[in-house]
Amino acid sequence: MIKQKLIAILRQAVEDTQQQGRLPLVRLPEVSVEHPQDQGHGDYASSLPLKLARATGSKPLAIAEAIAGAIVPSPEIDTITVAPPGFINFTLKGDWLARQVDSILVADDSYGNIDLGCRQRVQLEFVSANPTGPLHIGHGRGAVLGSTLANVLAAADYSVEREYYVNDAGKQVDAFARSLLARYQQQYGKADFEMPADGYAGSYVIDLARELEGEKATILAKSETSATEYLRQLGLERMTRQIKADLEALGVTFDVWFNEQSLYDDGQYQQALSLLKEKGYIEDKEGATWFISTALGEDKDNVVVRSDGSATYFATDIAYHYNKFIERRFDRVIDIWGADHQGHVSRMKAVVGAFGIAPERLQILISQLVTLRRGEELVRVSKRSGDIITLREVIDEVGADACRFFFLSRSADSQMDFDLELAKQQSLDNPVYYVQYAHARIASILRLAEQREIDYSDGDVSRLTTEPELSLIRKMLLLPEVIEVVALTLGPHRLAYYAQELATVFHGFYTQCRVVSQDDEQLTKARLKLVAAAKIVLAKTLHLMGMTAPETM
RNA sequence: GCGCUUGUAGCUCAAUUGGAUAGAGCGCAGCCCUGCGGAGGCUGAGGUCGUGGGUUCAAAUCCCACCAAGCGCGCCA
Repeated sequence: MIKQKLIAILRQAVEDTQQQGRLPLVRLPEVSVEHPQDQGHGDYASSLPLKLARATGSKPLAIAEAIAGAIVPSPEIDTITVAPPGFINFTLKGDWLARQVDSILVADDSYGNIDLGCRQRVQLEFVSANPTGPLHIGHGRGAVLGSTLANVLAAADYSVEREYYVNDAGKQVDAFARSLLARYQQQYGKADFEMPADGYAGSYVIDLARELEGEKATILAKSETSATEYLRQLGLERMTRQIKADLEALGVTFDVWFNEQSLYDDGQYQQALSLLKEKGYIEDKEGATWFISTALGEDKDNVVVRSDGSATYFATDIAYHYNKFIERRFDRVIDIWGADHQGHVSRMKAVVGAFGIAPERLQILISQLVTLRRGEELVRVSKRSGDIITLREVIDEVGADACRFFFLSRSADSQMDFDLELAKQQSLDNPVYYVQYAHARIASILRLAEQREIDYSDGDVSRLTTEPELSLIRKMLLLPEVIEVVALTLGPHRLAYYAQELATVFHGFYTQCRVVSQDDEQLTKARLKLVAAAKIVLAKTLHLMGMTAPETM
């Protein structure tokens, strides 16, 4: 990555300056370069002299000049200038930029990959919706965030495992099973069978009961208890299958589907609580068992085992994270939760700390609320009360690509309106088509070249010298940096912005530069190489976002 | 009341985590098709960065207070 190279060059220059005695031997702040907003300032800039000014007591401009003077020439750098109040600006060489086209073509779909993660094992747990109902739009946001992050982390050389935690053991599942029995009875047995007060009122429960018509003989013959148990298994199985299918429709798959129940079956639940007890964080009081989170700086303690002996959701989550860190030994764990779990974040980190694991190894991403809108009409989504617009309906209506892009065009921690009208518009209003259109356009150019039997494999990229061409290359070179920043900040929305910028620069190039031309065969070949490289970068970006890169539209 | 998140152009959102004149898309006012896909390109107008203090060479970004919105503060998940 050119950015890293520049940083290394800068660091070397500072050391040389110090050794020559032209700069005091002070501890270096983190050496960094950034992209100036103003193109006139060059491709990269560093404010290092400004940061060194205080520690050294000299004028930033003088420091900048000393460092700039010590930079040894390199094939990448064209000019180095010093600008007030103390910036060092770098401009890249045009012929070096042009040569990167060949590098991208060689790298092909591995272009953009970086070695940030050093094969560290990262677990990404996301969606993990209760298998008591269909997924809604909020789950979709988590699913898209998670799967995109997984793609990016993998491209950044992390060893990634995607996991869905299936809550198949809690009270919610009981309520679901009892609701299902009620609907079943109402349908095929006693019409006046009452829905439980804490039941799931959604019509999908009725649909599910109808789907199980063939089981009538079995179910109606059972006692209420065993019928509930039977429906619990059956309902769980059906719901999980449906959730899996809905996620696949959105292009989201998992490596592991982890069952909550297994935490009990494998003894992890007991082990985790024993460990905390051993460390003095578990106490019995008021008839229940508590996790003493106040001992770790939390506002209040939390119940782990209810007075009736049953485990809370928090207790199994403790066991689950014990499993992640102690049992499976992940280097890092990233959980993606909905905004309604906000309050759970700090105590979960406290738990991890109590295990003796550095809490930073657990990162929790909160995805804020999504409100669904159809033009003016606002629709709030809630699983327990009545009918909902499911994720599946949204995917079917607007398409998986548009759905994914929409979720990715906002950062996770800002609330968003998902406007169905807008997302499905196949027009200028919809950036999805703009980006994919750029890819299809390139594909079309390459088809033309093929038709005319132009072999551009020997194209000479040094013919790429004009501003639109070099701008396109500059933008393509940003992909590794985007991957890096997304991996570091866990903010995949930057990909969506990058995709749009890349498409914009390409369209600009396209209108200014004829690619396949009769009058200059060499230039045609060079430009074919350029667009072929642009296609690789665009496709890579789309694929990281889990979207398709269409050849035609 | 306490905690977390958010507040930036008419609208929807960015801002490389403290850098130079705060940027995109849509919308608005105009302009560009005898060429590879016009689902495109170009120009312009539009900003007290919620408010008020503070920190420093430099603040949308960090600190404090306040205002507004959302979420949470269960022996629900």
